[in-house]
Amino acid sequence: MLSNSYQEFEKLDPRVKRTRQMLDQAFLQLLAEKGFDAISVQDVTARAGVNRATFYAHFPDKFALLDYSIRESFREEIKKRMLQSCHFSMENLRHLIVAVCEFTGNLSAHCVPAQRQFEPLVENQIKGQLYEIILMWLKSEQANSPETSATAASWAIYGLAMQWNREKKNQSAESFADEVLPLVAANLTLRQPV
Amino acid sequence: MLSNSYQEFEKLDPRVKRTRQMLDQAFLQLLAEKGFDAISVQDVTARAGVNRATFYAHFPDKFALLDYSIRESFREEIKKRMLQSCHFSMENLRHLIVAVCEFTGNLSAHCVPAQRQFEPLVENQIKGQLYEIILMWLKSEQANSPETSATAASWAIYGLAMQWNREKKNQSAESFADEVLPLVAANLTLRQPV
DNA sequence: CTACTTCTGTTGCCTAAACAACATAGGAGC
DNA sequence: GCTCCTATGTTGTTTAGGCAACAGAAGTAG
Repeated sequence: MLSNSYQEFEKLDPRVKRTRQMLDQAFLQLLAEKGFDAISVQDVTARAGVNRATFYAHFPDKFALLDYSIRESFREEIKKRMLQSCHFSMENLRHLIVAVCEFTGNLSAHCVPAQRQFEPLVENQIKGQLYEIILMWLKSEQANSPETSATAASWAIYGLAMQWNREKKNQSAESFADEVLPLVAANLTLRQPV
Repeated sequence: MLSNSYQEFEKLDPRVKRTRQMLDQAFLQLLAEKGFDAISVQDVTARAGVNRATFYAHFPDKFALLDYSIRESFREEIKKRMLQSCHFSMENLRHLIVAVCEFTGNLSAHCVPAQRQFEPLVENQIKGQLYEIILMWLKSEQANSPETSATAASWAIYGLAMQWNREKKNQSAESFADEVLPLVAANLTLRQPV
């Protein structure tokens, strides 16, 4: 919520970015091969070509790496869809909804049911990321009580995406987003400041 | 001749291996895109995600990187063909001849004529690598005057590979190697010690 | 129970890489 | 001539990563 704000991510020490990326990549490989429970920290660091001690300089344990991995892959999804996530617009809000729909859709499609244990983690990471982005938008718009608006909107978006996944996969994510856009927007534009 | 002996390459600091590999890879990309003359050190380091000062900790200039790149790709070729290069056998000598034929063959096939300027560099690197390997073989066999034998053999192998490239590409590299194997072996087995 | 193994966190020391700053050298344009 | 711009090497300082060693936890075999 503090350490992973969007701007400061880019200008990180290249060595840090590289190391995390290598660990993440190795982790994903092993996840596909063995499943989470069978993975040891040693496995990951050996595969990544990184010292084991270095792992602990970045993550407290393999669960934190899992969290990180989920968060990063969702960020990638967002980055692909929003060229400029730094400001609030209906267009960007729509992109955000689509991104959540498709990301969660791909997850439930691609992943083995054994990895459904991670769903609460995914939910937390996605909602956290949504909250961060929306809060940033609202603050730069100088809205009042941006925190409560951001909370409401992030939960709403995730909930709607879940509903789409369960019931409306025949409808395209884009058209679904168009449909629910006013609903979500209502959370953000109700009270104008000044 | 000293610093790049085969054994000590593996147990290098992982950071060093990684950095050189990233520089090498970035260099090869840029080589394909722009050609050697248009490449600057800044290009390479930017592409590799490495600090420019770090480049100079590894290579005096981009020419040295070119040399390194040639040497490493030849080593890769050898590694693919010889599971155990650490001892002298007719089988390994044959593999070595085949490796030189195919490596130089691929080069002249794949590379644009603009990059023919590098041929003397390639020749030097290959002969240097051959010399190193053969010398190591002869020393562990306790041959006498191994240096002169290694010199003769490495030059002979390279010359034969060039001839194969010019005149005998219809013949397979393997059968050509079989044909010239006794010739080359004569350089190595003439004088037995003790 | 003990002995053996493997993984986990953690530490202190050393080295490689990042970074910023500098002086220098060579075009390109005017 | 001049300035502007860009690439080259080089340096001193800071920071991240490698490494070896440790104690502890958990499992397994005898």
